[in-house]
Amino acid sequence: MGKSAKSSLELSGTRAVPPEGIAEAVARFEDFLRRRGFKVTRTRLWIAERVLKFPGHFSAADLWGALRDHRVSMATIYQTLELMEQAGLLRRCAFRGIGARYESCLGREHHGHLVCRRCGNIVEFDDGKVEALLVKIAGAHGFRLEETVIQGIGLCAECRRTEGERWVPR
Amino acid sequence: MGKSAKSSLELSGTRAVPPEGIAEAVARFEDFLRRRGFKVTRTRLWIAERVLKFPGHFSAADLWGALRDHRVSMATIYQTLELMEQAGLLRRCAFRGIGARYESCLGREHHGHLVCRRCGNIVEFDDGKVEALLVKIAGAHGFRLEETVIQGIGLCAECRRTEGERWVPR
DNA sequence: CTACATGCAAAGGGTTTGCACGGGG
DNA sequence: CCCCGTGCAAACCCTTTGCATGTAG
Repeated sequence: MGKSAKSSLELSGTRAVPPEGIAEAVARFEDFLRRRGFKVTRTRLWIAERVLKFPGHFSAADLWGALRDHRVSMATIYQTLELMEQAGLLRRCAFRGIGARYESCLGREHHGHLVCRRCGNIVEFDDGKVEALLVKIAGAHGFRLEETVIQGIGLCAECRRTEGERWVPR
Repeated sequence: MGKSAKSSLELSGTRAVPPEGIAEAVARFEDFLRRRGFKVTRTRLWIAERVLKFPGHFSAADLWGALRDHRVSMATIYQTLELMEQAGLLRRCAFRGIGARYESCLGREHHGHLVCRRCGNIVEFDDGKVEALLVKIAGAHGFRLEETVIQGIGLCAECRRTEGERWVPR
């Protein structure tokens, strides 16, 4: 599942971000780096720019592949993804069975994911109300909420029909 | 963080399950195994019983440690955890940074987790309303919802005060 | 008796680290 | 110039797999 689904993580509701949006976000990233005392390197900017161009979810390996002309190492990829996450430009999502996936925060309000456990596809949904509830709950527990993970695991419409053949291919 | 937090995954809202509840659940597991054509082995019953005794979250390694007298292998642990999950007696939870954690479904209605990204502690909260919303959303997308993941990541009350020392210890 | 379950050890995949070189401030 | 950032490869952790033996049905 993991392997074949890797490149088929299609989403509903993804949208490309216009170039000016990307440029602005990269500038924000530079800003973040300087303010934190990190160096602004060409590698980091390559990565940031490429990350922001992904319309949907991507893996570290996807990003590495998309940057192969620049011969960026995985170590650097992961380090920079972490920085971008701290800068608030990126979200990391963990889905069952597959490795971490990332998504740019650009042009994406908070949303949840419906993950099909059979075909691996991910459908995004608007979760304004869900998140509002979470904020209230977190507050009641003295928690400062920084990030929410809202997922529904199950079968997508398509897989519901062809289901029952096997539950896990082992 | 992972290592030192591993044994401090204390929860609010955990509760031990009375023996009769455990016995009944083990019986349900046996039933599940037979109906699916799996064999009812003593190893599987040891594991099931021990799993159901955990009051909170535990890792595969925790379970292995708790069963060391029985010399159960990790391979079997993982296989049986998967079976228990299919039997609906167990939930697997993925939290950022640490490996998978499991929790028995016994005596636990659906709930969400507030995870402190600093100390690793997990606070459970009742998420009846959140889940109801998710069910509606999933339905609207043609999804059959089988499981929900509802997490808030942030700082717990305690860490909010002592925060700002380091954001990541590396 | 037969096929599935088990323990052991070894492999696997994604992520992180150690090291010496290169480049930003 | 000095130190951080980088690529490379090796290490790492958790989880899964292959194989010979054990055991439920």
